[in-house]
Amino acid sequence: MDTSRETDLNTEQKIKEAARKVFLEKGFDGAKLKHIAQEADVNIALVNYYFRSKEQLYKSIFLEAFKNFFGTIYHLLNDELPLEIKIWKLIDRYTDFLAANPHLPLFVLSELLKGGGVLITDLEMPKLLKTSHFVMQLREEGERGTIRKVDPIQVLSTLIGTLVLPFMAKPIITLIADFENEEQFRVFLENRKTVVFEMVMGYLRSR
Amino acid sequence: MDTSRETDLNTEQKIKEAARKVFLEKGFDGAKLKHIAQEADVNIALVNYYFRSKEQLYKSIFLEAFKNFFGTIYHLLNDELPLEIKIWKLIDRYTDFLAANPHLPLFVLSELLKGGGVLITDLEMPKLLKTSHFVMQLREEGERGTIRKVDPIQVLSTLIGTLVLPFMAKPIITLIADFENEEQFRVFLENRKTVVFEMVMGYLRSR
DNA sequence: ATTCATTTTAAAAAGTCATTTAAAATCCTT
DNA sequence: AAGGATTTTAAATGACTTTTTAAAATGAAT
Repeated sequence: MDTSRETDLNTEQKIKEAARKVFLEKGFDGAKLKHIAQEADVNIALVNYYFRSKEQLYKSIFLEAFKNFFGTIYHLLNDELPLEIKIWKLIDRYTDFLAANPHLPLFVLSELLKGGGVLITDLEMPKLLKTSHFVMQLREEGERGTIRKVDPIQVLSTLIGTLVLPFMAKPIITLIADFENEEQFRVFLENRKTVVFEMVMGYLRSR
Repeated sequence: MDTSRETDLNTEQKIKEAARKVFLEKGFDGAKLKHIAQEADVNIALVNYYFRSKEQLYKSIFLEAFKNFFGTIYHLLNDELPLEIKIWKLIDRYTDFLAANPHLPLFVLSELLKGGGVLITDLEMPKLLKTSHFVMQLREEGERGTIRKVDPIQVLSTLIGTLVLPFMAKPIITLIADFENEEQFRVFLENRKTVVFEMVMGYLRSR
């Protein structure tokens, strides 16, 4: 019986996990096969043996990250709940999700903006957002006058932007706010949930 | 007499402008001296002749970008204006500033997070934000009850996050919103100004 | 135990990139 | 126009990376 998690994984999985870590931290160009192989504790040639090329390995990691990033939002947006509760849940869960995957936003956005590898037009996930339950809900309640009439894209941008920024700007926030340990940053994130919630709900309810 | 702007510049300036463009678009690792030299229409060896090394050239570009990014915020935050007017001006001007420098946020944040080159602790600019007129103003008016008591870092994060996101996520927003030309994105940005303004002011005034 | 497929390794090969070199071209001063 | 400094170029260098190769190790099936 083997108790360590490392050795449970087969070589292919080990390499993929190592690649995920290195690519997410350094991006395609910054990541070297040497780093990935070291991280996986494996011979460099094995990376190509299992994945044919750096590019192919990268693509599988990127697509996975991309789906994870938007899939999580999509899932939360389609939860059939009253607007206010759904917004709270989105803020709460997505913050926790990002805390567990802090490199995801910057990786996905910066690699997308460089546009080197994957064609953005092939990526179905983001398109689905505009037919999500949440967007319909904003429209309907806007019509009914329960909330202000809004452009759903603006609301989505605001939500995602406010939730995602702390992770992309962590070094700067830490500097400005004089955080001295991880705990203080964690508290900041926890407070952030209510700030964002009150701000967005206040906006929707006003008028 | 020479009417074109290109040829007015001396070689060193030409290289620096080319480097700014390429580094901002591709980051340190993605940018190759070949690209920079091509963009500047110059022999590769000249880049090293004028700047000694890729690293040194990069550092001068990064620091300039960093100061530009935070300097612009800092300047706007220290404008001695009533809170509401200042917030509007910040949103309006910073959006226009970013529209003219759309790669700046992702470049600065992602290069900072990788942490390769410049030490973040050496960068004075962000520290200044917490002693800015704006932050003092938030505190004072919070005490006086003119606005809600807030954590200034939360407000700053929200403002910067909401303003900066459209530029970092432009490909995705374009996809979700079905923008078919630049003009539609421009309109989105213009509308965004009032959305952000109303949201932030609503939050500060509530309670 | 032998055979065969799979996995792993070390080393070579091929390619890319930043940097250096030395010669050539240009410019400026006299 | 000649001389000397500055700028520019093509080519070489050397370090590093990805990919390929072929042999070695491992493991499973007979």
